[in-house]
Amino acid sequence: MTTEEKIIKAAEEVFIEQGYDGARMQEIADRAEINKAMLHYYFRSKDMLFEKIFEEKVKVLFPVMGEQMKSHKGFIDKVCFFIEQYYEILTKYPFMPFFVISTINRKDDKHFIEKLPFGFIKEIFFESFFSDLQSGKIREVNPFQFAISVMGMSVFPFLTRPAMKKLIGINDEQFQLLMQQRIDELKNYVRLILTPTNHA
Amino acid sequence: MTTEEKIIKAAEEVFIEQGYDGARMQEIADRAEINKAMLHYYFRSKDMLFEKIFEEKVKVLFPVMGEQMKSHKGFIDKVCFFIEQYYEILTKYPFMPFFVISTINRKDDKHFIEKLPFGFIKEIFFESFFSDLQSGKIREVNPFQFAISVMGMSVFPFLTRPAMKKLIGINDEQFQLLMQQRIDELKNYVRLILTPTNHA
DNA sequence: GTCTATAAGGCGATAGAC
DNA sequence: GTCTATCGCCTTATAGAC
Repeated sequence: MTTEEKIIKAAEEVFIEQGYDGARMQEIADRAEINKAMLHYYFRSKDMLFEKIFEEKVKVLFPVMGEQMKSHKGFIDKVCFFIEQYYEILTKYPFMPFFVISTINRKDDKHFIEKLPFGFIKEIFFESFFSDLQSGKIREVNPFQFAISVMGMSVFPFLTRPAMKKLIGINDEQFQLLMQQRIDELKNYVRLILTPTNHA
Repeated sequence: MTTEEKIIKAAEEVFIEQGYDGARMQEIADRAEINKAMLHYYFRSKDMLFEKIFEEKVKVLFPVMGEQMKSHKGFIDKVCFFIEQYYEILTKYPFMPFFVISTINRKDDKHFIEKLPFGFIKEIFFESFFSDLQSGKIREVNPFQFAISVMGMSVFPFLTRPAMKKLIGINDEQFQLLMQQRIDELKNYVRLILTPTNHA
């Protein structure tokens, strides 16, 4: 493992757990088991190191999801697949939602927003929505509000993880189990919302 | 307006917008139009000032909601009322979700979690749920997962507000309009999820 | 490339005059 | 109570030896 790789791994951990403001270069150096000066030798500044980490890590959030979603035919199937995939990723990186939220809420530095890979939503999500809507396979809802809702339901428990753990007294393992159960629950909600009522 | 009130007002703004780590005592003093030394004269330290603000402001999130919810009879009515009330509060304090989330995610300082007023949920929400479930008025879902979902759908757009504003190119006014429309959309989702299917 | 030492500035907090 | 001036620490960043 090269020094650069060690730095990136350590910086990921610290930035993701503590956000930009809370992160300390010293702590990154400690976790990478190198000297603090090396951080600047490789990445010049805290800002540039953060930029690097953000770009690399955010790609992870929406990996090949776009491609895979195309293979799921109906809109409901696509949404259910999204929920499944999302929980797999979030279980692996439970701090990511807070990392992204705290970054895009940072004052005077909104350029990070443009790095969020949301292209696949417009291309695949909305296209499929209107197609299934026309053929009567799904109920007419507001696709934009619906998309926010699905993301909100998926991400929210990970943002409130510390509170949930403390309030209902569970550990990481039990939290993970709850999230596993949550997948089917959310898929059920999606079907109940989108399946048209039978006008018999 | 007394000096203490001016400080509290300024501190609210700065802490809520920037979180604890991002907030600067100097900026709070500037906005209060007083001297930095006065902050320490009135509140001793940044920690103690933050504590004061958090306690006061978090109460606002769940004001008399508990009492008012009792007057709404059915579970679905209660949830719809919650959504309405929540959006009214969040429109007034759009930064609050990020403030709370960033606080409870702070390292080594989980005691803030205990100050969140969630008592009314257990008392009113769950009680009403099981009552309506038994009488067949609502479908059987997981009440815990459902509660998280409703909160997630409600809060999430406010957490991603900077991103939404930039990505779809809207201003504060237009965002507020979107959120106003969202109330009915969410209430509709709730009804679709909870209304039992007719087994005719 | 890697280290030690240190610069330079920002920040929370305090002393002390009024 | 309110101010100015300043302390002392922490943090990012760099200089310079090896």
